[in-house]
Amino acid sequence: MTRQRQLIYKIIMNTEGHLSADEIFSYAKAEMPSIALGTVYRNLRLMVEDKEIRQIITDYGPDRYDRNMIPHEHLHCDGCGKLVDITFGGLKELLENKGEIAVADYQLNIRGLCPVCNAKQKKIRVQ
Amino acid sequence: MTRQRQLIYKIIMNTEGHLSADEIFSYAKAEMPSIALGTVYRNLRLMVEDKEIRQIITDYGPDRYDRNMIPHEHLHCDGCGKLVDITFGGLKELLENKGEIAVADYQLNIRGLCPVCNAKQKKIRVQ
DNA sequence: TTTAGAAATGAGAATTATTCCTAAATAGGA
DNA sequence: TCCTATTTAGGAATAATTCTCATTTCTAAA
Repeated sequence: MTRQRQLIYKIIMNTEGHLSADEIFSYAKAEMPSIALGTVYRNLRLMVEDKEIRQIITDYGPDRYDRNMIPHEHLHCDGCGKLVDITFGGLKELLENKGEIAVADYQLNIRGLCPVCNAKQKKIRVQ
Repeated sequence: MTRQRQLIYKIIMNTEGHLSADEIFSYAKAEMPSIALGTVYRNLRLMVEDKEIRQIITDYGPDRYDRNMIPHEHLHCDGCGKLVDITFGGLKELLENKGEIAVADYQLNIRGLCPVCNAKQKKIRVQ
């Protein structure tokens, strides 16, 4: 546990959203100007391996890192553009039973409308 | 519809598995040595946009391209290392109902054991 | 404390995957 | 056939990430 790693960990834990390596690097540099981007990447990888944080791969930019280790899904909203957490329990068990497979981990990325934008859309349709 | 695009399309349609852009480029080059990698990438993007083929993003290498447009999931097997198709119908509707969202598209990547390796594993445990 | 060895860092080069640029080639309709 | 808009080949550029390695920092034994 180096000062660098502590700082990176703290930044992720104090942030609600989903940070990219570069964003984490920027925040870290503000507190420790000497920190290197490679150090951020290396520690992020180690933290993901140690299951301290979660890595979110997307099809529209850099990977993002999430403090929330509870299995959950990610929705990239076409309405507001945000990357939104969707909690949807029991998916692992559902997959294992239906697919006759063993699930070590999974990642579900949805593109569509988040609850807020979806509600707005329905309203518009009804009007 | 250029000769290049026809060739790329044919390669994907004649292949069961999941090809990377580079693999497609290799196969295409065998038939048309002058073809360029950029042409492969451009046409793959266009085909994905036109929903002729499906793009699979993964966390362990380049994107892969799949002729199978029926919604299905991908399992990266820890046992045999293969990228396996898992058919698991009705997930879109399940997500929309439970999450109060609109699903335009989704991608579910599972890491674990495929049906074959999972069956083997169970056998070992029982013995 | 020193000090030896191990581990981690900083800085930047290297790699990987992909997209962009541009002059030349080509498709396909008149 | 001719014209023009589109596409291509080839290579440069970009973005994200990993690697390399000399230097620094940590650890724990002397």
